[in-house]
Amino acid sequence: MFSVGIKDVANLAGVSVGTVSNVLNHPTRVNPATHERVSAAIAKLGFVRNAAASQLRAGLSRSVGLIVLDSANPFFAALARGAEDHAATAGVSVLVGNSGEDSAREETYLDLFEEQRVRGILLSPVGDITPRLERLRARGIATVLVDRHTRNSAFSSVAVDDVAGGRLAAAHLLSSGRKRIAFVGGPLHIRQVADRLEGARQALRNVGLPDPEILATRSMTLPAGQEIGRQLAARGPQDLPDAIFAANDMLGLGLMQGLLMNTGLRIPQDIALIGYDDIAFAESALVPMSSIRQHATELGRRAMELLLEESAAEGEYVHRQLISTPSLVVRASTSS
Amino acid sequence: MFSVGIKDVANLAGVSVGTVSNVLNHPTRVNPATHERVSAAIAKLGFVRNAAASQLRAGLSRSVGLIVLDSANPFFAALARGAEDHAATAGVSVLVGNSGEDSAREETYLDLFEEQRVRGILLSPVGDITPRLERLRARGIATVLVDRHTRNSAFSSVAVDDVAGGRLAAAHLLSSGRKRIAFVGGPLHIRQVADRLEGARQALRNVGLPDPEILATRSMTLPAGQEIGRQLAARGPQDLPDAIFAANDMLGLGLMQGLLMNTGLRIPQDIALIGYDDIAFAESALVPMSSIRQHATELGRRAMELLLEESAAEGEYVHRQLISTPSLVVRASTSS
DNA sequence: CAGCTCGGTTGAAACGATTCACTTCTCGGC
DNA sequence: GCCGAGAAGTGAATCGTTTCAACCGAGCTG
Repeated sequence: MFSVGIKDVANLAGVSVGTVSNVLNHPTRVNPATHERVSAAIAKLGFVRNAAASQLRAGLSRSVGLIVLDSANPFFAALARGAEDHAATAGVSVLVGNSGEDSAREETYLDLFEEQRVRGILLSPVGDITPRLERLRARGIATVLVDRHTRNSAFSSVAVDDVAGGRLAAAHLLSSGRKRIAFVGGPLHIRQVADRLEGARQALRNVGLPDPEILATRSMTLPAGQEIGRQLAARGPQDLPDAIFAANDMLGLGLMQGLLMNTGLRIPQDIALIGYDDIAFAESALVPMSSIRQHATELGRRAMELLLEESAAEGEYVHRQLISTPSLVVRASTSS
Repeated sequence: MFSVGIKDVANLAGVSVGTVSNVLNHPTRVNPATHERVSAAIAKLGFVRNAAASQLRAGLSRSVGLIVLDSANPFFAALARGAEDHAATAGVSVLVGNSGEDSAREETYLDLFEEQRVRGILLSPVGDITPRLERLRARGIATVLVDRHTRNSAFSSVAVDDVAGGRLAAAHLLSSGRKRIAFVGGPLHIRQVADRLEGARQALRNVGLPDPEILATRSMTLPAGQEIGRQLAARGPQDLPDAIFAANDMLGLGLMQGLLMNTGLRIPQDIALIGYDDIAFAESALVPMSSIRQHATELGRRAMELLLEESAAEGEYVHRQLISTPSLVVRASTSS
């Protein structure tokens, strides 16, 4: 296992180690002809820079950490892609950790990243770990929070405006002439759910309508939606809302199944339905389902921008809280 | 940005740097009382070991790389979890890269991992990159392949036996009395599809039945399944197969929608249906769908075991090809 | 032509942990 | 009281890069 080092390259190319290092890190400083010779030597020997030595001397690494709550969740998958894309343009690589909502795993990844002296960390936190983040900052590691409303302006953050999303969904239903709107989702103390409901309330209030009927669920899953769907279908037609806003697409898809199976109901003629998240399944449902799309990729890109900006800044840095507004995707389930 | 180093710890604790290093790496070699004193100093100063320096001197890093084809795919998400779990027990951390089936990204991650001098790489390759892997091995970086039938025994690999899975699915349909079985999937040249079909053929041949009817699709998506489902529903009852084996769950779910919507057909009474992959949606479909489950988490664990074993081995190592047999999950869509 | 500038290049001194040959101490055996 | 063995601790050398002050020659200026 002989390792070829910068020294071997220098010998073969007939230059000093300093020059080889310059070829690697400051290509403009070296004469094109020399550059050529050194590159040839590198290729010939199959030299690969030792990141450990490089980081040790340079002090900072060429990577940033990203810890997501659930890597299987399409929202975070898209966010990660956006973050990686932007990092790539800056020549920075991303180490992805999946906390799985487990604060012990989160802690482990933070330790790892701290040892690696990453430039910064993009984090969707499990609990409140402000103290830990303060410590990291003291060490020169910046942190940007994802998907939290941090009133605390001591950190930069990016988040999705769920109230605006809720408004958008309800306003769309109203604009297509619906009047009796029901909200399905839960548990209601989850911030996302509460915010989406609040948005819907605002939209109704704006046109002088009372609060929507609320059908609370224990979880945001397909079966929970099916259950509510069956209950609704069992009601008499006159007791039925003319539109439903589901707090996420899984619920929405379950509702659709429950509403359509073995009933004469039609979507959207008898009842309109809109979901939230715009997951891939929404488009290919029995009746393609309208939804609210969060721009996760874009969000990830912006978050990485903030992170790199902060980590590059000298001294005081003014933190920023970015709020992204989701957008409406109209499909057959609401277009009469 | 003052960095506290091992030296500062040594000063505070009144010992030499060597002893601090021993506390960190060979705790048994040091007297418990000293250990105590050093630990206290570490805690007081908030010392965090510099991974770069550590790796530089020690020569090997405490991490391995993992490159998956698609991190959003639940199969790979589960695989990654299994791999991480096992790595954690060995005190090794996993750097996850997502190639997204793009060989340029794959290449980038391989470069990164090579620079980092990782212990080994777990890889689900995009194309055939044996030469590159040979080079890595020459550098002392072991590689274990995922989800490929490498006849080439020069590398260890783990894979799922799709032929066995196909056999399992078809045999299950036969055992519940079905005789006219159709296979839905495509394109047929994809290895997974071809293998699953081959397995079904074998099961039929075993009981003296002819090959199944094949309904080829352009892709393995929900819409493709819906399309085939509608076509089937349009046939006369006497032309209908009495069971369908879908090459994956997405197709299966699409089929279910197409078969049930606005037709009098019932599942499983008129037609049984089994999918493949056992994704979360299979369980909560209109009719809970039987499927074939691949033990991805277990597979990831085993793959990591192989990788760590090989990277720890001195000199010659005998590579192993692990084949994991999937298992049958019976739900309402096939149990009459 | 002396004095400057400037692009290109040099080589030795870091960076911070690990290692290992060596010292020091302690204790038991004879 | 001497010797040897083993446990505990020491500290200088080392890993492979990057950095930076110094150097070199060529071209320009007054």
